[in-house]
Amino acid sequence: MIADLRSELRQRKPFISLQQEAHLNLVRTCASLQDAFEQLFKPYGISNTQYNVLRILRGAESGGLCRNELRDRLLTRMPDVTRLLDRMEEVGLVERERDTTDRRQVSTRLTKQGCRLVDELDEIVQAEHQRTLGHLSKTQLSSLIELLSLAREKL
Amino acid sequence: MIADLRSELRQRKPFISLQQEAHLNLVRTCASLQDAFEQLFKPYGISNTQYNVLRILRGAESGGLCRNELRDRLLTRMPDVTRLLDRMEEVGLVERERDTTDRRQVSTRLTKQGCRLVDELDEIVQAEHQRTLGHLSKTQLSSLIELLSLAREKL
DNA sequence: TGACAATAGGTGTGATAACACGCATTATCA
DNA sequence: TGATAATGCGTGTTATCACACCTATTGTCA
Repeated sequence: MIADLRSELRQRKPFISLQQEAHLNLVRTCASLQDAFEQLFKPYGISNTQYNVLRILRGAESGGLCRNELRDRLLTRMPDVTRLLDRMEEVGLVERERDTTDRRQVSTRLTKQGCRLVDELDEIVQAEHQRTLGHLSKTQLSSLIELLSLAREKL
Repeated sequence: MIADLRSELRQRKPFISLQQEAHLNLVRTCASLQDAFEQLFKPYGISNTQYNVLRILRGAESGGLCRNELRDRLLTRMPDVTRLLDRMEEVGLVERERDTTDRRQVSTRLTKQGCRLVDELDEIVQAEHQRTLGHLSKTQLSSLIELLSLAREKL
């Protein structure tokens, strides 16, 4: 039997709608997942968002991405990417260089150290994915992905 | 056709696993949903977390909840409930009173104003639930809820 | 009962997020 | 080509979060 959210949160009243129940389940699940990965990344001194940046920059190659392009590719809205990158630059994970053709743009790319870190984390991250969601079958995961994509349609 | 996350984020490489794809879909969907409600609550001067507190306190009745009980019922981990409640007290949404039997405890309950606000928001919140997730069928919503509950089993 | 641990809550402080605004560079078009 | 708008990024400031530590009260058990 699967524990439902209402008892998990000791909530007396039922949810006001199925949409609300889905919404709250989503928020709760996401928060727990993010917490798990936050703990995972803590020994490496990075946050979930910073790992996300590392992952995106590694996938981009091609001499890095400019701030706005990076911002648009982030999973979560992040209005202050500048100082997020400032902090990552300070600890040597990324480096920035002003574009020569359009001097407004500053392209950010991984340093060797940043590259090494994100590569090193691959195994650990995948193990955590396995630990947190590995008990779901392929069918269930695919179904979840499809429903979530569908849910985002009006967002 | 449903747009998948990879193209949504202009990601070149495929996901490293189905678990990761599900995880990232979850985070993305949740962030978008939370953003929508953040905008919704902004005119009323409260955050998602504060609305969550209002909702919980209304559901609790019985003279309020103490800080730790409230913390445990929150959807998301929140290490500093004290000052969250400080802020809500300052604008008159909640009030606190030290318990007479166990003087360590401080029970928090809604003020009339807080009560009025959360009641007033019901309609607006439900409309937003409808707008954001109303295009999913009952079967799809139930299926999503079930999969999310299942996903939380190892968290 | 008295020492000690456990519990509930608050506080100090630094890190991060959010928002508005400002500066430099480039694009647009009369 | 020159005025104006648009774009890309940075900065100042306030609010909020996160963590460690502190105080007061209660529970436990020799």
